[in-house]
Amino acid sequence: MAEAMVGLKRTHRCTEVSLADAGQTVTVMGWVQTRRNLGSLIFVDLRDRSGIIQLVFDENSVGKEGFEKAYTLRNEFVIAVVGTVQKRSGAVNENLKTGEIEVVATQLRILSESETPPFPIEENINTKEELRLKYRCLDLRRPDIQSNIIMRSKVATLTRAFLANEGFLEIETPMLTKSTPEGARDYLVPSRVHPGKFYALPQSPQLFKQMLMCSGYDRYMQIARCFRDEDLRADRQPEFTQIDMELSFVDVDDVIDVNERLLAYLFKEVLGVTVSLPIQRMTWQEAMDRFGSDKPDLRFGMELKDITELVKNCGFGVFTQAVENGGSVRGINAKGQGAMPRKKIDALVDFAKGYGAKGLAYIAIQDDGTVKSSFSKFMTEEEMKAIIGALDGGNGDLLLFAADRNKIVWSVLGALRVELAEQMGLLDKNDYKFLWVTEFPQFEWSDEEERFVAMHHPFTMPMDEDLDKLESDPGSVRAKAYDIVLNGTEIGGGSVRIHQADVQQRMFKALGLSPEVANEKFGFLLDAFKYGVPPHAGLAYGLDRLVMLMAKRDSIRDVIAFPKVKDASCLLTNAPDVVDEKQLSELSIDIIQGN
RNA sequence: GGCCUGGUGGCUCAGCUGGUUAGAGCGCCGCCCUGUCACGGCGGAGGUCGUGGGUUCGAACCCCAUCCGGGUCGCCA
Repeated sequence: MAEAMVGLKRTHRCTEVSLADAGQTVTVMGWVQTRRNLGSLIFVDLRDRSGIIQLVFDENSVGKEGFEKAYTLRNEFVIAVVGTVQKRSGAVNENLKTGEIEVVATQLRILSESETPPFPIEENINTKEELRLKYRCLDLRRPDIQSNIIMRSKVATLTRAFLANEGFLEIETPMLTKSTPEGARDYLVPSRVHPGKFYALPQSPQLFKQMLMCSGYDRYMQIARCFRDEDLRADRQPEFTQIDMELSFVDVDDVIDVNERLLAYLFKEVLGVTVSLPIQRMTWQEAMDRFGSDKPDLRFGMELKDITELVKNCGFGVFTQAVENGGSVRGINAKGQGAMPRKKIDALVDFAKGYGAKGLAYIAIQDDGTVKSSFSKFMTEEEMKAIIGALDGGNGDLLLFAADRNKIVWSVLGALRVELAEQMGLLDKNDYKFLWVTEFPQFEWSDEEERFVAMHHPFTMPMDEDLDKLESDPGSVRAKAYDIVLNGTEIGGGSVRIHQADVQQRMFKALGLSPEVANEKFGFLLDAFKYGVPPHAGLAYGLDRLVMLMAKRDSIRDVIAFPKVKDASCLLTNAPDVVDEKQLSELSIDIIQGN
């Protein structure tokens, strides 16, 4: 039966008790991790968020009634124990922080009983995520998840402290706001007072933080929840958290400076890892050419090599056609993979097809120097030699080539490079390689919409030297936009914003937004810009991704207390769910019954 | 929306080419045990094989549909 804790007060968390307390009376409370019942002696491991301490129940100390009660203890019972700290008379447990001591119970109260949990409450379990999320309350008790959630709290606290010290103000922006065109799908919230009208949940505080700069707050920060109604991934949730900031009277270097000091501070304080500054920078063009990705993983090499010039006149139609269509032929060298069996190479070809490749050409150099290749019969010996030379191919190497439009070649080889690194065990989670990627293209051509769309967002400032190409050659305009990349994951991004009305008008025009539409959607910002707007720039981190990498996890669900599953539903609460007619009619919503 | 992958006692899994009563480890329950910490010993319970339909003398296994997870492409300014 559950008992009250009246009259008892916890004196220590489990691992706050130490040898220095030997002989003292302490009161500890927590969950029963395990019990080891030896008959007339019972050991219990007591767990709280700090860790585990061993309790000893002996009839001589705890009394007959207390001992009988101890007999009934089961996993996950919540108990309170008053007892005496003593140095263990048995062996020391070196796996526990409190392994030298134990608490000899003199009083036991069962504060709450527990059914047997559906999966073990311990580290590194194999239990399916489906079950863990359904019983998230229990999953969150597990020490590895607890340490992630605690780390996340620490990162948030340290970020606030650091930025406050740098003169940032923490200011909240609305959750109920206006739907914006461009970008991700919005989550909509129907208005009761305005039938047929909707709020949108923010995809980011973007426009509001720019307004705050207009209002003179100078440096703003917020740990902000954001919402995007798009399909999920291991590193994407429909609601996620940004460390968001905006600064006035700054340019690219100022934003980078404060942010790399913030990152260095966080990694030092949380992980004890030294980030040497300045962090390496690379233009978007260089990142694509060398790594086939705008978020290159620099923990390993395997860089792309352009062999277009070598093969543009060769006898292999796949290569020459790609070149004729304005594309390129590039390759990577998977060192030491030359003996890869045909089956595995075929799997790589299938992998490449998933990224739009029509195929994948290869040269497998055996250990004895003989060559197996999918296209050598079309090439002269000299051409083969030149290609192998260009990729620095040696005995035992596997060379893989993609030929297509640049965009596809980059995407295929960029993905292949990471896949091979994974297979080759080159990705060490303890190795942190940061990179700033700068000078992103201002626009990206959308085949679907048949127009240029903003690669970052429509308020991003073009680079000064590209400003006059906004109308004549939009495809070549570079933006004052930057991403911060860690181990192949984009953990943040930002830009210098446009603060001149005329440039903003030209930008909307280039994006095919009429003045009317622009005014309707962003009028409040454009109006604000009429009354004196400072040059400003900002950046936002994905807090979930940052903590995921710091915690060495593969999924952000492991660093979010209550995440959603792949179809954006919540297995714990069963959201989203139907609502009753009354709610709907108040909101003037008619549900069309489907099925 | 596409592709790949999984669903078998509470948990993790095995289950061959379709063939007796679907197995194992852990957990759980009971009894015994005073120095355990992966406690130990003895005994025991527990399974509509995700769901529905079909093929077959016979289905965990083959076919169709469907539900629930995971990865990924598209998508994510």
